Amino acid sequence: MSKKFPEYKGLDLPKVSNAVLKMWDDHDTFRKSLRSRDGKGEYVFFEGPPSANGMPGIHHVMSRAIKDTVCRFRTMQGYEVKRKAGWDTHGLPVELGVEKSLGITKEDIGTKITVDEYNKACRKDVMKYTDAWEDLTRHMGYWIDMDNPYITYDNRYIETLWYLLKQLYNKGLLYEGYTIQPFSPAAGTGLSSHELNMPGCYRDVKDTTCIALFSLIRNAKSEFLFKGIDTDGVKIMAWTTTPWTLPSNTALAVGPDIKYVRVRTANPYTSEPITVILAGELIPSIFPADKKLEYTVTGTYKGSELKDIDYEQLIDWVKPDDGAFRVITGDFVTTVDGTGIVHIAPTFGADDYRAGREHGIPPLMVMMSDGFMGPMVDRRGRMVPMDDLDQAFVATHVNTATYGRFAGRYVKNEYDDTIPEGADTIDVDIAVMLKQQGKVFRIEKQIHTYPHCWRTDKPVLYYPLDSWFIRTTALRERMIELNDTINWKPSSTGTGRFGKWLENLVDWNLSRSRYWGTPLPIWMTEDRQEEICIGSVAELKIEIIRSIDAGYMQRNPLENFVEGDFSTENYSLLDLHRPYVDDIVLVSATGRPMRRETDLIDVWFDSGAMPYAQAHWPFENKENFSEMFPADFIAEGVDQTRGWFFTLHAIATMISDSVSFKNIISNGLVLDKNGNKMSKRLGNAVDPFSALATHGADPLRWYMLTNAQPWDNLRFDISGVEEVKRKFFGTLYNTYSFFALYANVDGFTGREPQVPMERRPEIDRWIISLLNTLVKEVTERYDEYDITPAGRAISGFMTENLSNWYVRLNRKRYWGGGMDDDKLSAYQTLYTCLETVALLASPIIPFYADRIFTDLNALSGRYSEESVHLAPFPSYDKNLIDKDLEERMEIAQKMSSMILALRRKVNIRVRQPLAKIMVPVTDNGFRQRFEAMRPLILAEVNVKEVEYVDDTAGILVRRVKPNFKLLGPKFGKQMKEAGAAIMAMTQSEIAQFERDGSRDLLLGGVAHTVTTGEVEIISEDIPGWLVANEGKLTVALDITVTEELLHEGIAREFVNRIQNIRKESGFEVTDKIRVVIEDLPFVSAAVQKHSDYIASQTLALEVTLAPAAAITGPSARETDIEEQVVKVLVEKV
RNA sequence: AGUCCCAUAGCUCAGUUGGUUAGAGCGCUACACUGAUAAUGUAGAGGUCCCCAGUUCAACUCUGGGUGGGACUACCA
Repeated sequence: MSKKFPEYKGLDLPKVSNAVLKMWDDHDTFRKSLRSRDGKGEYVFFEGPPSANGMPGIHHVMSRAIKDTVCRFRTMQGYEVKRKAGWDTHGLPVELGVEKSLGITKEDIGTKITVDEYNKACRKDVMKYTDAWEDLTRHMGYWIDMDNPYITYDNRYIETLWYLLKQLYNKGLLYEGYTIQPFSPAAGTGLSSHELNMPGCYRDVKDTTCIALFSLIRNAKSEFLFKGIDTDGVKIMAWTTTPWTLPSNTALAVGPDIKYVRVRTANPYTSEPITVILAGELIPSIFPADKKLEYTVTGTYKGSELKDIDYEQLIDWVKPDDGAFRVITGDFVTTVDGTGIVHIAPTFGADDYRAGREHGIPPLMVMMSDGFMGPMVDRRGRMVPMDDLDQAFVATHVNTATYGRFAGRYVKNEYDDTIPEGADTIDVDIAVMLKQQGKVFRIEKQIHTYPHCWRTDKPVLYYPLDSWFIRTTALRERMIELNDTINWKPSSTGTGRFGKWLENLVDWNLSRSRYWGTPLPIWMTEDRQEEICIGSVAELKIEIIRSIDAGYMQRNPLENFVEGDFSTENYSLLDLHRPYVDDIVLVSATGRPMRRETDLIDVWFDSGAMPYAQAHWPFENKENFSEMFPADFIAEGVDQTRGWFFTLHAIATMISDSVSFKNIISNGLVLDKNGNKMSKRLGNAVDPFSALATHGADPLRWYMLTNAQPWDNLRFDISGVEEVKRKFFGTLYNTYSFFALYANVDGFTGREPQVPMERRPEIDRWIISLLNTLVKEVTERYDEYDITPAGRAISGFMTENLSNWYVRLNRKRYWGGGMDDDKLSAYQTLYTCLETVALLASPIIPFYADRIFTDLNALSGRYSEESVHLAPFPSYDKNLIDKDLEERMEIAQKMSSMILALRRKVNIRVRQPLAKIMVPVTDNGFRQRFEAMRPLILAEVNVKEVEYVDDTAGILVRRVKPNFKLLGPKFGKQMKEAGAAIMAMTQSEIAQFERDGSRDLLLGGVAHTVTTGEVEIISEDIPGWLVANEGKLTVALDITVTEELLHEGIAREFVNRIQNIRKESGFEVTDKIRVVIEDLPFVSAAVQKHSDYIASQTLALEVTLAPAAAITGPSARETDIEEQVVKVLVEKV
């Protein structure tokens, strides 16, 4: 054991980090921390798996700092906090990355490259940045078990997913359906919303739009609309930007509360008089003044009145099922553009599809030659060619005369490279056709934004696609109930963003038509009548055996798999990915072959199922699962609200009827210093590796966690990190260095018996009191997952109270020889503060805190633990908290600062002693408090005495201030008047008021009594004195410098100058010297009188005066005293 | 479009059930200190507390409506 506290030449935090990392490695500290103390048991934490195929960014440091801080804190509290790392390995970003690096597209998979090769590439690619991630994790000090991570592509992981899916299947929560999804005909694939949100996907395009006229059918329901018209029928106007969807129209939607009008006007193309219906609000946009269209409003209706009215099919190409061509109502209808009436084509719009379902409107479908029903546009983006239609269907449902000319046409010219640029689109042709038929009111080119496929650059269609869904809507109420029990930080994310999301929940579309992901474990017969959902590898093996018996498979790919053996070797004998699972053909109950649905599942299911899958539950860990679920705590960015947070919650609710996590911090984004989102493209992304290397992990963590609440967006500015380094770490370092320097000189070890608290000086008890207050506050804040205020409290204590006040005021106690109780108390007090700060701050700044802790502890041996992270979190002793003392010290601090300000005002330096200050005291309590602080204040401001002034002498100028909080409710509306009356009191009235304890105010002729308890009386001024006041405190300074004071001041100036010369000359602190000062009239008396004082302060054996001529040689200096040049000689003896 | 967050000094942020002089740090300017010195202190300048309306004796604080920035979800005639 070293005999001294280590001293350092400078603060090099990256170096500290590396040394501490090595120490952790050498001692296996992380693993040692994974245990439960004091019977505290488990504290469960879930790590959200990052995808290792992208480089980590600075925002990962943010969320991981939060996680690490909480986990370290709970560990110190005695909990066992297991932390299993995880990797998200499936999904689109991986596939896209691979396709890019291989230079292929999705269409090439299965042709240019086999699925097997492709998936092997994905498996390899997904871990390509693992090293970088592990490096970041290590260097930022994030403690997590990276040796045994869960990996979502692992067969055991997938097996749990299959088990969960089968549970859902058995509960009837997994079903097949179809929805309208973005689809790229050019790429032949559906697109995820993520793909649609890629930059540049939404582009302005010029499309042909038209306002179509739908003729109403006159019958009992619509008769009221026909009353009093003089035209041939009534038409509804509906606007569309995609005329190619008009042939698929099966309904029109109106807003139930929107006002509609009946208007008589003329068809601009045929001049035929017509009567039309549209939203009243939109008349100005449909009949703009400059177009000079005549129109007359002939009726007004509410949207709800138009419900269920029938109309004629606009374009008679294909006959739909019964129930089409009706007016329906929908909340989504607005009057911001168009006509206030929305054309509904359930096969080509999400809203349309939903509205159609709700109102029982059939979609317009055609039967293909293979017998399947489909939308009127095929997957290549063409109006289905005649030859592809079922001929019987054509005979009964298709108007070949009208449709023939359009069959086979692409709905967007971009889909066919042979169509010349600028050629008419089908939209134009349809519009022209309608014009000829008098069924259109206006045709216009219009620019609007439309999504494009990011890969082919061609427009996207909204298209009905088959999908498997999880019926999350069935559990909606339960999810909302359970969510109410979760402690969200910030709470608004839980009730707001997440709560609202749950309320508006739709079923979870699970299907992805990709290759690299968890396969859907459902096998079906070709006619889709029989199906099976597989829930484990063992089950699959049995089904394969049955299939072999039935002759559908030759050999069993799982033949060597041993059920119940969960070793890596056993699970390496198989691969549950495509294409292997696709090769498995199972046999149905009736003996027919069943093939797997080719879909993969949404990767969000992978990550949301991690509480189960990381444990390979229920195959393993079935008994102790309650120790692993649910999580006490998780944390990720707020962007995970609808991602990971939701899937965790949804799966836990459906599988376990439980929350998945009890406490959650959702942090905001990390923006650049100008508040812009960081992106590689803009070049404003901060590289976490260089930031860590330059500044060290601790300042980065401290900055990120204390600069702003984690859920506010952080404007990341590296100069903020530097500031933190200077301010907080610099102070901490300086304070430790100061301590170590003198402790080593004095041989203080920290093992000395503690000086009892009651025998320590007031100022020691004060800082100890503050320290205990700090421990209390920090513990409470950490407990509430409020890291930011905890860190700020530590920083405030450290810089303001400990360094700037306690150390500064007590420096002298550490100097000089010998070790008495006072000095020992000073050391012990400072030691305790440093040690406690290290413990409190260690969850946030694990490296430097451990360095300070181990440096202190190595000598003192106060803790048996070898690292701060293994030590128990400090507890506070409420007996050591003395609020009155804290208040007293506050008075002292304020008073000192006020007096120093006064000195500054009249330019009297602190070295110049002054005779006295005057302090008004009108109550005894204050006097006692001040008296206790008197020596401290006087020393700090270099004043010799204090005089208390009570008002008996009548020299204080006093002021009364109303206490609005007390008087407000009493006076109500008269408060303003009362306040003015109170403040208008004269000095004698105030004196009288104080003697009586109450006073009557006359307000509006009524007397009201005000007591002294309801006001604040302060002594504001002492006429003739230099006075400062702040709040209730007032102090006056006697600025008369007598000759005697001046001499003392001059003596001090000399001490200062001589000290400087000693230092410049490179003398040791212990060198003895000889001093000769030039004998000038204004210094001689001062020097003679105070020569002993000067000598004692500067370790001079003698201090003499001599004429200037005698002061020569290399040791002679000139210095300024009171703006005059004085020659001084300082020599070592 | 919906939901949510944010808006206080040049910058980053505090501001505790509404109470009358709105604070801190950084930066700037000036001064002081000089046995913590690659440190420290004091002071000064710097604010329409985003805007408007309401509630109230009293609004930075509460309510409503805007504006601006950001996020997520959705994408619609």
